[in-house]
Amino acid sequence: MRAPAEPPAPVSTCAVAVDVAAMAIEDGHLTLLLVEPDDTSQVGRWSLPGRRVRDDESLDGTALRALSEVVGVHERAVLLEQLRTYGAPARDPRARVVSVAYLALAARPLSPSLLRRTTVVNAAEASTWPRSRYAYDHAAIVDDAIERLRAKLEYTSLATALLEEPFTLGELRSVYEAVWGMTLDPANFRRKVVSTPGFVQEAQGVAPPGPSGGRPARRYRAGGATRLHPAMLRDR
Amino acid sequence: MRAPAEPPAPVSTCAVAVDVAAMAIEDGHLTLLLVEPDDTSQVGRWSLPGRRVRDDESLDGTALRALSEVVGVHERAVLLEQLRTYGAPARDPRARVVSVAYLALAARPLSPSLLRRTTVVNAAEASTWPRSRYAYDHAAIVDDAIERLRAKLEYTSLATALLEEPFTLGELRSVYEAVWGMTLDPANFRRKVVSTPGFVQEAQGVAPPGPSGGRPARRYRAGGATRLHPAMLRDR
DNA sequence: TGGGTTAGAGTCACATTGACTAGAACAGCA
DNA sequence: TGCTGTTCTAGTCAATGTGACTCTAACCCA
Repeated sequence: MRAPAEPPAPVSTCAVAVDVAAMAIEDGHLTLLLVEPDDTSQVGRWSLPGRRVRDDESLDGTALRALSEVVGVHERAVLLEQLRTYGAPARDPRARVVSVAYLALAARPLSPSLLRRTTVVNAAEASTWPRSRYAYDHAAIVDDAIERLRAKLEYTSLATALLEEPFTLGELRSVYEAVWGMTLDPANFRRKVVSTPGFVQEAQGVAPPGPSGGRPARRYRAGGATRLHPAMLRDR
Repeated sequence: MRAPAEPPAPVSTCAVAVDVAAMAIEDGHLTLLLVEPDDTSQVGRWSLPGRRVRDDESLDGTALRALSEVVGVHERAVLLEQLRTYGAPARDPRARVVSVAYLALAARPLSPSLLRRTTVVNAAEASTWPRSRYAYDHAAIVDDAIERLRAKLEYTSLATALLEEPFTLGELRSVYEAVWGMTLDPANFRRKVVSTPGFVQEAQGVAPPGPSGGRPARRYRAGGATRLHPAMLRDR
């Protein structure tokens, strides 16, 4: 298409922010951290923790700051990954804000900060909420974050980021079950994981059984691979 | 990690831009469109076509404008998809610019505009260039764009966006071969494509053979599916 | 000691895949 | 017209991967 003759449009600078969808596994469920926005036009709604990008700060740095200011997780146990960028002109009623959304995966349950009104909710339930319970377009960001995580569990080793090392294959399986919302056959799961090169490697010792008993499980830690070949495909 | 006490840092607004990696198939090769930047600090380098985001413009809108101003492709034959956002503080020496990169897939070979110095290059070769041949961090964007396209060909129907409809399965196969840089068995490729629900649907008539002869091929068009189940996996 | 539970190894039928063969339907040429 | 070369399309077959399942090991608790 030929470029039409355009009127001279003003090119302004817009605010750039980072919003973080922080997720973790807790009691066999995928959980999501939400905060109460300090924007008075958004009372009664929940939002993702977010911060404006500072002058000499990388986007990853802003994401880490947004996360560490609101949640008491240890930095090393969190994997940050850029999700996508949301920039609809009217997504923030106050001003034009372009927001780079991040996915943050914590190895331990999320412990909300006391400095701010926060809540940790079941992610699967949160994605069924009416959009009006979210501030701005954060309902869409939450949906995209969950969908991205579900998809990436198939062909990357992202699931190991949701566990502390060392872990058992039963714990790794429970991550998949929590994120995908389905049960998986333990024996077949084990066969696939150990036969996928670089997914996990054996660690020392065994883990004691849970309160319901059972044989002690071998310990594993993440292998070097980030992409899985073959992938851990779920069929629908 | 606890948030450390931070000095009051100035929160400025930064410029937001969109850069587009426009790709197409030409003579069995994946090609990429590059332009000469008008930034005098970047002489002798190539960059992706980009534009600043305007006040009341969506990011997708900016991407479409960046593309249509520089290339003579018909708007309807281009698929735009957000790639990721690049925001390192010093990525542009003139000012802080956060750039949202887009992938643009054209169904027809790219025809550079006469309004600006542009070039169409072999994408596989372009990813081997020294980074100094690119302006800013555009070498990284090009790498990411090609890698994303290669990956998405596996589990989405994106390949059909690189073809005009109707197309033959031989043409579809040549898209995969061009992007992946490998040859595929025609019979096995056909079996996988037609057995993947929603990938393609039969169209009317047949396509005449090429100059080297051969049996006429059935025509197909894209099916409704965007995600492929099962995926078109390549093994390495 | 026995029943319940989880880990881990193994079996078997079935589906998918890669490599390959073969025929169909064209072009070009002698 | 016959021959060769090409591409498309349909098969075959062996190897591999997968889902469902069984079985044993090793723990818990009562």
